[in-house]
Amino acid sequence: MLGVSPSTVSNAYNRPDQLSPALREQILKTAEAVGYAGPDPIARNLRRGRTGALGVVFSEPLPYPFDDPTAVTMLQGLAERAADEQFALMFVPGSADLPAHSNSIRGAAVDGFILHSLHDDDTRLKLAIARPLPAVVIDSPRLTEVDFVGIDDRGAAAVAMGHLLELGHRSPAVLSFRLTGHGHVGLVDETERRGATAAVARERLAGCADAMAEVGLHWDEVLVEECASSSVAAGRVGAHELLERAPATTAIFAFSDLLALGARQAALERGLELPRDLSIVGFDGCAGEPEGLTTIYQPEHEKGRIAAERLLDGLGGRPRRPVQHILPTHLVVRGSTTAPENG
Amino acid sequence: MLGVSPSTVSNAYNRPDQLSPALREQILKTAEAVGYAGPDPIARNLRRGRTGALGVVFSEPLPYPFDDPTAVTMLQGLAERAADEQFALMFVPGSADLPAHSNSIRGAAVDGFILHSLHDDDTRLKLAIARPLPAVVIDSPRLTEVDFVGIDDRGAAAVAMGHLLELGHRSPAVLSFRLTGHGHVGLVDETERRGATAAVARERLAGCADAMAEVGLHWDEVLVEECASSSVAAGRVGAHELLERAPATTAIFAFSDLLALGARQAALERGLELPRDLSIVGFDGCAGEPEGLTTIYQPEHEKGRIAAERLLDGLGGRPRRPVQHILPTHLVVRGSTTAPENG
DNA sequence: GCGCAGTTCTGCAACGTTTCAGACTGTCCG
DNA sequence: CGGACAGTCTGAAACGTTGCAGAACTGCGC
Repeated sequence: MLGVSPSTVSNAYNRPDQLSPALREQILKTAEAVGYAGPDPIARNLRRGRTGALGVVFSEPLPYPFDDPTAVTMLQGLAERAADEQFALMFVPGSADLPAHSNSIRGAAVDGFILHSLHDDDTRLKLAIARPLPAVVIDSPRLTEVDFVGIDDRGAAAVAMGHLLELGHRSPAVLSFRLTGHGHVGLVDETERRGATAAVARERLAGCADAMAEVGLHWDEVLVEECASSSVAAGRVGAHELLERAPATTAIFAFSDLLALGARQAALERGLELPRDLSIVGFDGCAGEPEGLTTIYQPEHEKGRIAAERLLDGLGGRPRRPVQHILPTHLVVRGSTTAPENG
Repeated sequence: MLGVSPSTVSNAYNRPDQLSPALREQILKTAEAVGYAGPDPIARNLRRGRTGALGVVFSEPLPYPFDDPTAVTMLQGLAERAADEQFALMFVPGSADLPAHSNSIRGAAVDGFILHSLHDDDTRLKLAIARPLPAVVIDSPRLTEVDFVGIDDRGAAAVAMGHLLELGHRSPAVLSFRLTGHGHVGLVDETERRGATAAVARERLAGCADAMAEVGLHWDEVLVEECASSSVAAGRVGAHELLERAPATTAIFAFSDLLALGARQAALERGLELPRDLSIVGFDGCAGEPEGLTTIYQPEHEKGRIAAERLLDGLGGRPRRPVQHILPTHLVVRGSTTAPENG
């Protein structure tokens, strides 16, 4: 407009080969003089039909996932892959009980969604899937309409529980994170176990039941403690309640390493000697190494990477049949489990 | 278009009071039938001139900041305030040595930028400031053109160093995180100290020098170890090198609690008794509480909250004079510091 | 019956880009 | 000397909204 042209300016920024270096130079110089900072990204997005951002939806509101090494590791895989393609990560605000007419998901200017470990009844699931965008679910829930990346939680839990049973423990207890979005905290009965909206926890409990049935023991006699979150602090509180209620407990299967570490802390506070008096199995394999914690390893970094891969791949446009990526897990036996004393 | 109208549909979604409930209901129903998921956010953004996202730029590439409790705490304050206003957080990809013509910052569809702890020569600084958008710098660098939220690093460091000197330590050593983006790791001389592009580290070193000068000691005799990052692991390595080089060291001022914890670990590994043989002061006050670590507390959560506040406030449009928010810090004396034995 | 107010709906314009097809210039080759 | 071709640049159209001014309709009171 100042010098000469309208859409040539666009080329000056985006296609240097489409115009003479001299003119390009002049345009950029003039632009700076006038205070024009380059093409407006919003308009560019509209024109191109792309935003260059991947929406990330977590079960918990924003900063909390960062306290969980599991989520951080997953995020690492996700971020690396996204950064490779120059994609930004957009953390969408809002929680599970979002009103259905909310704009938070519907109005998010992203090219696709990563839905991480949501509860079955999370409103945001439906909202995200309704968008004409690709989406990838990580961990839960497993839906037929969308790509899925996760593990065989039921099988993995059965392995963990089986490990304890094999050692000779007759009634291991379970330390779980939240089963539902609004549930209480404390010991949970069979109804609550089956009614869990957190598919990961539900599946793992089923796996525990499988393992118990395998050796002919009663699942409904196993104590399951629902902790407030997947954290050392919550695990400590939960384990205390558990051990208060059933002091004879010889083994605990914690659904995360953080919970396991909390359980270990509680056990020590109660004067127990580990692992002699109490065997502990964790889950995740993030915090495990230096702690000598027996745990189930799951490839969180891979989850993030594959989810990003899958989402980026889906950006092409043509819809493809949803794929379920089930990643392998394995039991890592370290020092925190042993046979019961009287076993 | 199907039933009746063009822009009435817009009202159906955004202004329910502008049309009869009956028609609205019908529009929404038809929309669902046709697979229309509501107004396209990208076009809406263009029209409104708003994206509803705040861009966050970290010094390190994406997942690493999440390993730092300091950054996570800051993020918590930021996220809470942003969520209050329904703003998303967009983590912009790219690192300090981004080419100047990169689209990563220039093309980010956001309403403003949070620039966290960048080095003086970080390309993204200029790119972000060139955008006609509000921006808030946290921690560093302190620029006159932009809002700033941070602390008096120089003064706080002088207090920490002064604390050690007051206890009688004659030549405390310093454990710092990176001074430059590409620098080496190890002991640094005076030239490197002054040439630090990480303003936070530079200021703190100046504060240390102030404290030394105050009691008439020579700053250039103080050993400064540059660690690879602000982490326990890097602190441990750095402290080992420091103590190997100068076994007589009686006190260490670490620029973060993580580094301090690493130093403590290294000291224990070398058979030192704490705090008798080695006093340690940390910085941040995040990891401090349960560890009995003497530290400088700084309000990270507040930083995030105020930065968000300031940024949201700047969205109004009319440019305002940049403000510098300097938050208070204070020394928290716990068990990790004491007078030197022969002092 | 007429103006007035209120409700409900519509059309126009504009947000700022990028893509695409072409216009124009000049060069090279037959 | 004409035509093909490469190199530069331009104009029109479209991306899908929303704000605004106003049109159409409905009552209501006088």
